[in-house]
Order: sequence, then structure tokens, then C-alpha cells
Amino acid sequence: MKPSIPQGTRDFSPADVRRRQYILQTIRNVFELYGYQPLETPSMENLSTLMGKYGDEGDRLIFKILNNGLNDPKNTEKARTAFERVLDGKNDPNLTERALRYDLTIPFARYVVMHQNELAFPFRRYQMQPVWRADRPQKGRYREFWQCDADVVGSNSLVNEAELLGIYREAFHRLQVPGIQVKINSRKVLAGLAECCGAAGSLTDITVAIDKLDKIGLDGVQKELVQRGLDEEKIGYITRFLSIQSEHEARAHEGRLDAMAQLLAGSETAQLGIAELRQTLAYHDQLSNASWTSDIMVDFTLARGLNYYTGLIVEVATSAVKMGSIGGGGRYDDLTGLFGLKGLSGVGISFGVDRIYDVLEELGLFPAQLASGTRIIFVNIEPRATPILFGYLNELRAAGIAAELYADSAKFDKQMKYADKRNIPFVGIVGASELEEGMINLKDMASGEQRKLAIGDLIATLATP
RNA sequence: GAGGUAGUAGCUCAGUAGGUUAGAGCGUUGGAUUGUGGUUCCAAAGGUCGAGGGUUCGAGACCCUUUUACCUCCCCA
Repeated sequence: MKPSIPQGTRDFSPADVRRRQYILQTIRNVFELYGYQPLETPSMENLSTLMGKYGDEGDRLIFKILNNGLNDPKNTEKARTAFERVLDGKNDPNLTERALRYDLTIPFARYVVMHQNELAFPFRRYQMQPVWRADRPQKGRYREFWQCDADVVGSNSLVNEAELLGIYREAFHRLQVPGIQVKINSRKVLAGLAECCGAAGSLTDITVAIDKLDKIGLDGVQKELVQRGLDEEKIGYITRFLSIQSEHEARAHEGRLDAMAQLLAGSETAQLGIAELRQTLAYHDQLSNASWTSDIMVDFTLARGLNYYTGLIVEVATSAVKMGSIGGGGRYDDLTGLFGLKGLSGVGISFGVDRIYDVLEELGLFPAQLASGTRIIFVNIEPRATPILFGYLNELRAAGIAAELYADSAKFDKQMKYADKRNIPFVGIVGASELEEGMINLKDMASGEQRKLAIGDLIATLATP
């Protein structure tokens, strides 16, 4: 049979894994530097934990796991009735009671509620694990992909927002991605807009439509708003709201914030949101590093689909590559309320690892030394040298230098080809003559140069890359 | 969930209006070269043309079904 893997999943070959680990490690280091702690949760959750948390569309995309033991005679009757319910589009614990993790935020909320007595609040955690969605795969979208989140719960301070923006800028600075734009907005401003134009109940419709602005343009947004049942007057107001964006320079936060404060003067919520944006930016200015080249900007057209956000929302993109957002997040009040722990506010961000990979690849930003781990391979051409080579391997490895021996005594030519294909920078040759001299013939594969060294000198040479 | 495009050697693909025995490049293996890779030359192996059915004297090609991949919409990272 022809082997295959499930739709929307991928193998990661050695070079891919190294590159992905480089991204993950860079982000992890930054998370740790900002005082976030690692957390891991199970691949599967109880289905009841996940259902109803991501909207109807989300529920449909959750991968469900079939219960075991359905063929046991004492279960078959229950399973049959349960199956009837499933055919009606419902779930039934007699058929499925577990599901694969859909994101990292809900498991995090569940964890916080379960462990509330052990945790020191505010609790800052980061989490890097795969998630699964039964979506139809397409460009840059997979059924199994990694998320990389940092959240803090139990603090209302905007210091957290300012620091999370700093994490974004620090991480992309370290990854050397050019043209990074960190865009921020406040859900309170959007809620104020809905309020002021007299459509407070249509906040979700408005945000979903606005969110598509850069994709479908102003005309498209207006059409979408009509479809979603808003009248001309309201759409006119929303259009004025959107125009504030284009009428003020990208980096001129003040002018933009002032204009918006004026337009939404009638909404207390909006005024609060604008004040929060100002405060967040003020904090951020104080803690930001002068070497960061990324831009941070207020973008009132930023909406983000997830409707549990209640305060700041943020999205990251790069102007250097044509690609959607490579990170996003925001503040959500009362996330843990769903699991019975009220009054805890959280704010978090997420890195889109797969898209960041594509960006780094397209711009050639992966460090060259990620290619191979092994620094030196010994060819196997003289059987009597084997005991000596084992000794050399021990010494090299003790010195922290990755070394290996070609295990089979194949033709020299074949062994060289192997070293070349593996991209191993050095080959150690010990044949009859070197064995007698107690030396190693060290070949630099890049230059083709060769010289004879004793093991001590060889270690010294390879220790400094 | 809706739509579009495609499936030929390990990989990337060619295969003209249906017509003998389905090709190329790369890769693999062997040899030139039993102590030298990345360059060169020679040779070989490798295919139920995704699967099933149909039209035809004859199908890789045309039709239907099915499956898989890619792309777009919805939604999202």
C-alpha cells in the first residue's frame, strides 16, 4: 500500500525541525525573560470543556474522539440512540466524550479554575503546543498546527498590555524580521462605535465586517453591513469612523486618538477605551528598547473576529511579505467565568509559528548554522583504527562537539558522499598511515583543505566554530 | 459546509487530433576510480499512468463514479 498521512498534517524533516525549534526557542527565551512560566495541558480535553466556547462554527471544527468499547453488548443500545442524536447534528457523551484541543486559551482557563488554590495571581504563563481543527486545509492552514501563547490572568493593569507588546517587538527583533507592524485597537472603542451609531446589539456584525476592510475594501465592508441588516445612517457613521484611520498619519497616534475621542464623544465606553490606549502606549514607550525597529500603531479598523475580547486588541504583520497576520491577541474579561471562577481578567498574545516560518523562509532569515548538528564524521576505512576512533569520539563528545563514525566499512567514495549530503563540515580520516603516526587527517569539506592533527589540536580547532 | 484545478518512475514534469513496446531531468544503484565528496563520463534498475466502471477495433488521453492533493469562499492561525 502507498503510505500517506492524514489531510492537513505534515512531516517535519530534520532541517524543518531545526528551523522550527529556532523559532520556538527564540520566542520561549523572550517569554522567560518577561517572567512567564511554562504550562502544558493534555492533547485531549473533555468535549464538554470545549463545546460552546468557540461559536457554532468553532464547534463544528472540533475534532471529536470516538469512545472505546462501543461494541460491548452493555453499551450497544446506548450507542445506537446516541448515533441517532449525532445524525441530528448533536453530541452525545455515549458516543464521544473527548476531543482534541482546539486552542490553548480555553484549556488554560480550565487549568486556572482547577488549580486556583495553588496559583499565585497574577498568573503569567506561556504555552507552546499543537492544536487541531477539522477545517478544510489550504495555503498556510493546517489541521494540526502549533500555537504559541503568553497570557496573564488576575491583573487589570495596562502594564501587562504594554509588556506583551514589548514581547512581540523583542521576539521579532531577535528573529530579525523587517517591516514589523504591531497594530492595536480597543474593543471598547468598537463597542462605543456601535453604541453611538445606535446599533449596540450589532457589535459582532460590525466587528466582523470591519475586520475585512483591508481584504474587501470600504465598498465591500459597506455591502457586508447592509447584508447584516444595518441601515444607511448607521453605515454612514461607521464610514466616518473608518475614515479617521486614513486621514491621520500612521504613526501620529495623538491626532488619531483625538479625532476618535471627538467622534465618539457620546460614549463613555469609547472614552475609556481611548484613555486605555493612551496609557498603554505611554507605558510601552517607557519600557521599549531603542534598538527595536518595528512600528507600533493605533489602527481603529483592527477588529479581530473572536468576540470574547473586551479591551485592547493587537495584531502583528510584516510589510516585507504578503501574508496575513503572524500574531494576535487581546484582553478578555471573565474568561474563567465559563468554568465558575468569576471576576478574573486576562490578557494574552499568540504567535503564528507556521506563518512566521514561511516569512523567515521567504526572506532567507534562518541562520546558516542550523543546517547540521554533527561537526565531524570519521570515515571507516581501516578496521584496525576502530578502537582508536571510539576513543576520539569520547573525547570530542566530552568536549561538547557532536561527532560520529560511519558505522559500516563502505567504500571511501560512498562515505564521503554521505558526509557531503549530510552537510557535515569536517571529515576525520584515519587510515593505515595516520594510525601509525597517531594523527587524524582533518578535511574541511567547504574548502577541501586537509591537514594532519593530533586529537588535542583537533578538539581545539573544532571547539571554536 | 460550498465551489474550482489537478493526480503519469522516489521527486519535478512531458506525453501533441484517442493508434505499436509510456519518456526526460534530478535522485538511486553499479562502473570509470579498492585513500577522497560537491564537477565529469558510461550503464542499469525503477511505472497495474490514483482506484473502479463506461465509450471504442484500440484509452495515460474521452465520459461517469470514487479517492487524494492543491487553490478559493465561509471561518480562522
